[in-house]
Amino acid sequence: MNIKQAAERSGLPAKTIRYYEEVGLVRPLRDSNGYRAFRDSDVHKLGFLGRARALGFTIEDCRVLLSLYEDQSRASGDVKEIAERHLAVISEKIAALQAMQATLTHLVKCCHGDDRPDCPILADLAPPG
Amino acid sequence: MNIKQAAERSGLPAKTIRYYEEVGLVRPLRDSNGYRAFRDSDVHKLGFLGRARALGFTIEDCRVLLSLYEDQSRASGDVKEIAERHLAVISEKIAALQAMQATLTHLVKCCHGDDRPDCPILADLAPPG
DNA sequence: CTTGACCTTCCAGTAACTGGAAGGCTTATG
DNA sequence: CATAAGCCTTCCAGTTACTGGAAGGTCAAG
Repeated sequence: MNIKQAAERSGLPAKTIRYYEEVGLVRPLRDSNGYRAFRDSDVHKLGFLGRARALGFTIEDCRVLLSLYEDQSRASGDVKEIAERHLAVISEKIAALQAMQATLTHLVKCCHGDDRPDCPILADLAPPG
Repeated sequence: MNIKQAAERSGLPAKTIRYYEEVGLVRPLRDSNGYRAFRDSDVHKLGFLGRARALGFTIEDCRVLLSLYEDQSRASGDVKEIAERHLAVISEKIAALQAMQATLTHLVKCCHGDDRPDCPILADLAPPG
C-alpha cells in the first residue's frame, strides 16, 4: 500500500511516517516508480510507534523498544527499565509544572486584574533589591 | 559592567543573555571595544526574565510581560490574562503527563521485569489486530 | 611580550516534527 | 490526446530556547 493508506491505518500523518523512515524506524519497500510500498508489518510497526510516542517515549526509546518488541528472546526486565526511567522523567516534569502552577495560581488570585497598574504578578517577577 | 558580571548578578548564563539581546529582550550599550556594557537596569530586566522563564512563560510572553512591567500605566488585567492563559497551558501539560504516568505506572506494575520475554508493556504498545 | 582570561561573531546542533515548494506518476474525464 | 485532480517524491526552512564550539580580538598581569 502507498503512504496515504499506511497513514490512515496507523493513525500517523504521512509526514511523520516519512520522518520515521528518515531516522530509520521503518524501512518500507519501494515500488518501481519510487513510491513507498508498506507491508502490513510496516503498518503494525507504525502503530506501535504511535502508541509509544503517545506515552511520551523519545524516538531513541522507541528505537530500543521496537527492537525489543521484535526480539523474541528479549528480557522483559530491559523493557521495564526503560519504562521506569521514562516514568522518572515524567514525574520530574510533573513536579516542575506543579511548582509553576502553585506559584502562578497564588499570584493570579492576588491580582485584582482590572485597569489599575498595581500587580502582584509583576511584583513577584521583579528581582529583589 | 561586562557580560560575565551581568551573568553572575542576574543568574543567567552569558550565552543566554546574548540570545536575549539577539531576540530583542535587552539592549545593553556597547563600549568602544565592542564589549557589551550592562547597566543596573539591564541586569534588573535580566532578573525579571529569568524569573518569568522559570515560571514557564514563553519568550514571547516575557516580551509582553516586560513591556507591561515597564509601562507605569499598564492594566493589571492584561498581566493577569497572560498568567491565566499560561496556567491553562500548564494544566493541559500536567493532565497529559499524568495520563501517561497512570498508564505507564500500571504497565510497569504488571511487568515482572526478569529474563523472560513475556511483557505486558510491549503487549500494550502493540496495536490491536 | 606573552599568557590567560576575558570578549566578540558566526555556525551548527538539539527534538520531533510540520509546512511548503517544485516536480513526477496515475487515473478519469472531455 | 490533452489535461486536471490527486496522489507521490525530495529538499529546504521553520518551530523553541537555548547550548557548544571555533576563530579571532582585547585587556591586565607578570
